[in-house]
Amino acid sequence: MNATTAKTDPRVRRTRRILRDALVSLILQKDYASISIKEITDRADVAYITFFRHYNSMDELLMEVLEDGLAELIRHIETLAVKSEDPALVTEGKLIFEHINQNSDLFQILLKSQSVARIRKSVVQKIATIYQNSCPSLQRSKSQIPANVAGNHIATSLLALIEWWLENKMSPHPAQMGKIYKSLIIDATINAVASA
Amino acid sequence: MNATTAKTDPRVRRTRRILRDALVSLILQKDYASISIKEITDRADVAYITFFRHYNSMDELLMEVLEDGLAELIRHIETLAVKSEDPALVTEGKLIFEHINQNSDLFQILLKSQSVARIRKSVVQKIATIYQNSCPSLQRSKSQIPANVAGNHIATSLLALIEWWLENKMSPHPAQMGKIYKSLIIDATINAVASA
DNA sequence: TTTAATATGTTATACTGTATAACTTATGTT
DNA sequence: AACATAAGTTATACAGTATAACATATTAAA
Repeated sequence: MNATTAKTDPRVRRTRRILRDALVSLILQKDYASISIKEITDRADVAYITFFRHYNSMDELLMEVLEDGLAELIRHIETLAVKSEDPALVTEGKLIFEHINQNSDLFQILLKSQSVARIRKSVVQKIATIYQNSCPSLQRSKSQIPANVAGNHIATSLLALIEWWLENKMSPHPAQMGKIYKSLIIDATINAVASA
Repeated sequence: MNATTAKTDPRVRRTRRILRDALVSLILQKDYASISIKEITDRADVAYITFFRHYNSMDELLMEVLEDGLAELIRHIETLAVKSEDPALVTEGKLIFEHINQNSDLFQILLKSQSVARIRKSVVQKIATIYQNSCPSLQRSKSQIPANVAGNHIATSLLALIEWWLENKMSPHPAQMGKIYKSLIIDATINAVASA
């Protein structure tokens, strides 16, 4: 039995789940930096020491929360990156924003709360690599703009756009955001790489 | 005598200066989150309590360090935003990157170290407002892309480009970065607003 | 269903970092 | 030289992290 097939003790699963839930609910209420481990264990209604039997730090717990939830976003982006030149992109781009809409708690945690710069950075890196590899229009070696700069530009711009959208209470509809995403980020970057 | 004309005690000026210097040198060496006030006062060679006679928190000290140094960047950007459609922008865009090159310590602190999300956000807001107001091409009301989204896009993209450049050891020369800045960020955004 | 293994709870303790108070010494201003 | 104020010294309170030892509860296996 390896780690993936071994059935973990139901007590362990339960404890880890309620610790994750407690952290999420706290982050949505107050600033991440002001949260203490005791606060988490109090809300989860477990003993203080139990936290350390599962995680070495709050960051480790936060990482677990985010990595689970971001896997799906990455899959959406992979699909979109491949067909970045397809005109049908507009209607599909809204899928990203619909997904964010349905998981806004998670993205508020990633983008709103401070002290997650490290995690955010790894997300940027992942998205940038996806675009750099699966979007041939970014790889024109004659361009003044290197492919990795273009990939980084797309990734950071997308996260910034998501951040702006969340702060704006997700006000333009996902469909409209999909259009903005396509014209302001994807088309604009491809054109810039092609003409510079 | 008001606060601006009153001569502050030279002892106060000296203490605040060496505390700022100590924090800067520490941030460049290690992660901001792992720095303690005692470490700062030790390096500055002042008594622990002296810190609290000048600042209420490390964040307050960091803020002072950053706000001083960022004022000049903002001035550069204001100049550039006005002439954003001028073809001469290319040669002038490099001024931003030359300035960053000469003050790279400061920008590494702003962009590399975690826990300064709040400050970074206010910088983004300031830059976005500058572009939104002094760049008429972003204000076409018929466009699918609102002017504040375009301004935010330019501001966040510029900071992300600076961040990438610092991580890349400032490798393309400022002149080349000025060109990338113009084509990938300014021209691309203006075109997107115009055509969408 | 009894047994063994393991997860969790309780209590105590060491340690680090923040923050302030009281008092003394040093420095700048008049 | 006298006064005001900044900075140093020492002591203390407090919050949060982290671990240890032991008791209790829950799960899995016989």
